[in-house]
Amino acid sequence: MFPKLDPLLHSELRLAVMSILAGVDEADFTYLKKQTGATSGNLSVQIDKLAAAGYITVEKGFKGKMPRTACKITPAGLEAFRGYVEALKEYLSASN
Amino acid sequence: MFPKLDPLLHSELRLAVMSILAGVDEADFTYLKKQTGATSGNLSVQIDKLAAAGYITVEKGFKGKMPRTACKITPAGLEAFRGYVEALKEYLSASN
DNA sequence: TAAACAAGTTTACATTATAAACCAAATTTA
DNA sequence: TAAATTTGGTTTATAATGTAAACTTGTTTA
Repeated sequence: MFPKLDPLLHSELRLAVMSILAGVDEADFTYLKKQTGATSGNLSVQIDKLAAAGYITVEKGFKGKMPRTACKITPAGLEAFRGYVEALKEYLSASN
Repeated sequence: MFPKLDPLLHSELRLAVMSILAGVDEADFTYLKKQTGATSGNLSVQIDKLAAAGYITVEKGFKGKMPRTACKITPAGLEAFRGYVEALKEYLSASN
């Protein structure tokens, strides 16, 4: 009845990040920070976890002279995200 | 863009419990345990938290000679649940 | 060149979730 | 009727998590 929710996605900030990345080609650290309102520290940690799980890829480069970190969702990440959404629906609709 | 998710509801087990309670008049401990597949300890703790927040009421009595704990969602709990669902939708639909 | 800023990372702490151990009463079994 | 099992939980201990604060490295500005 209640499917297990992927703990990696069941986190406010990581879910927000994945939700953003699911809709764009790529997004850099600063953009994600602005959109989510997260602190740099928290965002950095959560991005690491998503990357470690293979849900996103992280590319470090430079934009002019300033460092820039670009994040992109992977196929596995997209699939996990969709699965999470489906699972959640089971929870939210149980009351019907 | 991303509303804060009520941390009390953003928990797999508590969400399952609330989801069940949102759909029935009341449910007892054993029923909740069966439906969620949770361990007694975990369920006991999470029920306490929901009760402490005023999201549910817990009534202890007896069914014959055996103890029985009945849980019921409160109006505040129902409102919080609905609010959580709405907030979640913002997350899940951000990619559109 | 000193101060402020940008873009992160590391670390430390507090909160949470969860399972394991425990308990009391009732019921079943030998 | 004594022992074992089941029911219906609670308490406690531990591991995992989330988060903020402090720090780092390099750049821009006054």
